[in-house]
Amino acid sequence: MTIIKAKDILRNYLREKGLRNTRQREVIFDAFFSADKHITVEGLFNFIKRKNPGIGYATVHRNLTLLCQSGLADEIKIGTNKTRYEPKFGREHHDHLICIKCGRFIEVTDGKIERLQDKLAEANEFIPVRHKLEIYGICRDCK
Amino acid sequence: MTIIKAKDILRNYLREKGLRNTRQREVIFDAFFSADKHITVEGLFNFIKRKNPGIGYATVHRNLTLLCQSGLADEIKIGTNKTRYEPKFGREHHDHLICIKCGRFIEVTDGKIERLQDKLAEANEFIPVRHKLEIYGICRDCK
DNA sequence: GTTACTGTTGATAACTGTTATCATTATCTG
DNA sequence: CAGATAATGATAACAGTTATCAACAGTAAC
Repeated sequence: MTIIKAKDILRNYLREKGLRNTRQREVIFDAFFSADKHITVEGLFNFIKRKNPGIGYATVHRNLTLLCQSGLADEIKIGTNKTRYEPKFGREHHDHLICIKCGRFIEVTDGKIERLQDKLAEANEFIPVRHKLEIYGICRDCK
Repeated sequence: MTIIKAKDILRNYLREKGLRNTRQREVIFDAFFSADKHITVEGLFNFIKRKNPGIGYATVHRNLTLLCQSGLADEIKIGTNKTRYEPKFGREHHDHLICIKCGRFIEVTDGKIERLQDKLAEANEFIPVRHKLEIYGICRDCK
């Protein structure tokens, strides 16, 4: 999915919900999709401030929440650290390997694990909706 | 493992680290292992206060941290909610199914998933240390 | 374009959970 | 028992998030 397409999704979402497409939303949207993955509100706020000093922290936060609601971003909450946000583009779900030395995130997927998770849930008469798998350890560069 | 045994482990840990075995520690220890699993600091604090009104919140918090360090408890951090603590007794690692309606925690283990996780890490030249798997969904009683 | 409606913004206060501070008290060792 | 120092309890500080609210701005109807 391209960024253009993602923007359409957002516009549709806004229209559907009776929300407005403001200048700030456009700025935040563009910045979010060009900035680092796994960025924090603070990180994105600082990134945007360089070219748009007038923008408010709360506005960045609110719009990241909005992007999550529209399905274009995901929240990643690790421990009690700051929440991070990653662009989604309707991509496949993925999990994370998290380096406990450098903090790096590695995205991974494993269909077998996913299927076993569903089985595990089923065995407990539990309807799985979403899941979170985080493997903490030492990444290649930190060995 | 019995609670008596767990108490021995704590005593040994304290001795090793040059820490002291206070009246409050005993109270918190006993309360923690007789209270609900997956309890919060606040929950345990309130539980203890009934019979020991003099005890401080910070003391409960500090000693739960201590129990984690000694290997007798585990922290469970879900989203940005309050940290919960569960007794460990050197038990096998387990994951959680978490009901998004009633908040119930169901403990589960799956050796196959664990092994696949290790493989997945290995495939990324990553040394796994610990992991967290949480499956959110609807439990039997909330269907 | 103008108007009216109401969603949005930006600055900041409030809030929540966690952690630090520090004077006082209690434990442990010799 | 005495000295050293860890622990306690009350509360302040802190961090991240969310709420508040007056001013502003997008949208749709005319």
